[in-house]
Amino acid sequence: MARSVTRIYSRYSRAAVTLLGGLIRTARKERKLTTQEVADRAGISRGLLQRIEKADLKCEIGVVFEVATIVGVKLFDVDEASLTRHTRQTEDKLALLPKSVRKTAKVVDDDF
Amino acid sequence: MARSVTRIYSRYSRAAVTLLGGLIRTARKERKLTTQEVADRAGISRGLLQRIEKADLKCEIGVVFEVATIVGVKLFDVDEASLTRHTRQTEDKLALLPKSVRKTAKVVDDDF
DNA sequence: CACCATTGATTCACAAATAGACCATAAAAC
DNA sequence: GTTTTATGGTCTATTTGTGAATCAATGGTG
Repeated sequence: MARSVTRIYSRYSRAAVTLLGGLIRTARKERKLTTQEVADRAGISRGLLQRIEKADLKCEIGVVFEVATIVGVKLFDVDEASLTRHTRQTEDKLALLPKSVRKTAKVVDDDF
Repeated sequence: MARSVTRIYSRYSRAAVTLLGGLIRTARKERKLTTQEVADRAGISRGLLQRIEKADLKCEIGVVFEVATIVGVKLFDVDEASLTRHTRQTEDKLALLPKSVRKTAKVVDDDF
């Protein structure tokens, strides 16, 4: 089946998407771009852009980020170089962690 | 019609999703959570979680953010209060901007 | 070493996200 | 004021993202 309809979202997730949508809308207007222009540049429909700005949680993350990029909203508040650098650091960190998570691990164990 | 298949994504957007996926995977392992556990908590399938960690651009932003929240990855590097505060500031800013963007707007015009 | 939980990858069916068209309203520009 | 354009809805057709099931490979643990 596909997504069985009902998904639960935390307030935090909703707040983050709401902020992103607002930032996009603000940036778009500051740059004097119409919804149609931005939609065209992003290769999406005007309706989808409206939903993104309205903080619809079901939009593809790639499209939302692309629109943000087009209107000049920085993701993670950094430029591309920083994104790449941070990604490398994350990969290094990952390499040090065990490949699979073992549940049996008897916690550090405080019971005695 | 629906999305006519081919979407274009900038390197920046891809880099941002890649970083987010890596952060999620790292955070998940650091907290010793299996893919199945996180998937269950998020109400999604294990396969979808794998795609999120692998930086699939077509996942719903709400789900990606929710997973990030579950494993403890801060969006925009801030807590919920800051998200809300920032959102309010954005709304205030929006209120000052024109409701619709007019293309004919003859710039502020420096010619005299 | 062997055992088995975890991960990765694949396939399939279907509910749903999207494009595109439409219309009504609002608000800029004149 | 009038005109024009942007925006916000709604509706439908159709592609597609997702859940579920499965299997293989990996690697942690005892």
